[in-house]
Amino acid sequence: MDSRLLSGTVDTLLLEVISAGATYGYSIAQTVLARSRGYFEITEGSLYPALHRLERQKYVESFWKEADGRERKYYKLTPDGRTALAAKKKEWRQFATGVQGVLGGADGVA
Amino acid sequence: MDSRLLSGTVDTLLLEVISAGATYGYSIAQTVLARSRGYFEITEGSLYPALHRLERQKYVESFWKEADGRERKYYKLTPDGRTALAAKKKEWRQFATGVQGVLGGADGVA
DNA sequence: GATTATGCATAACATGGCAATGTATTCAGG
DNA sequence: CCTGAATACATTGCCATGTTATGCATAATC
Repeated sequence: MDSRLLSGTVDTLLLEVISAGATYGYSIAQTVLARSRGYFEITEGSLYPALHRLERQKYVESFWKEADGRERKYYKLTPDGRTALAAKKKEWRQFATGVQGVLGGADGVA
Repeated sequence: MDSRLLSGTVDTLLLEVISAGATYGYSIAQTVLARSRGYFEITEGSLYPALHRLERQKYVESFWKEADGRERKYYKLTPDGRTALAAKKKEWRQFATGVQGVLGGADGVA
């Protein structure tokens, strides 16, 4: 896949996964991979910076927690994050509709 | 709109517009704007570099031509460009499906 | 005559995904 | 037991690409 396509979408995907309940980086990447049918391999180099970014923006909060004999850094959505996710999902739909309009046909309606 | 979303999609949009017949930069941008219902404002800073990029990749060929008392630089698709466009459109569909899979629901099928 | 639209182009800047690297633990196989 | 793979977090440097700003030129509009 052309990695450029993911630009600007990763944050939305991460927020969406986290919105289902507190979870941690590695698991988030696995979930995204599975739900995209193996299509989106979010590597560490984009995963962790993205999570830190979301935390700086106060869209998520992190806390270390032990589970299965392992220390993991969990992330949970903040109210701001929930608002941002809704906005981003809406933006995605508009974006996809726009692309569809250009690619789909001359009249803008696929 | 979050400009990051467009990253990696601009080339595809330009190729699609050019695929309908030789046309020039300014007009391409207007067409994309219209077909996306005013959503995608491809500014000069991304438009012209993108066109030059596509030409370097041999996806389009350019030629100056006078029309309406104006010199314009026209671009037309090459056979390679047509192949690339088809691949990019397919990639876009897979990408959109992937995002839908993550955003749409837990089972990956929206 | 000034502003807007048309038309091409480039430079500096910021963003963000990727590969590579580093560290550490757990678990399965030989 | 020991080696490798999977799990888990993190950072650095690279690179591609979109944006803003700037520059130049002509045509149309007010």
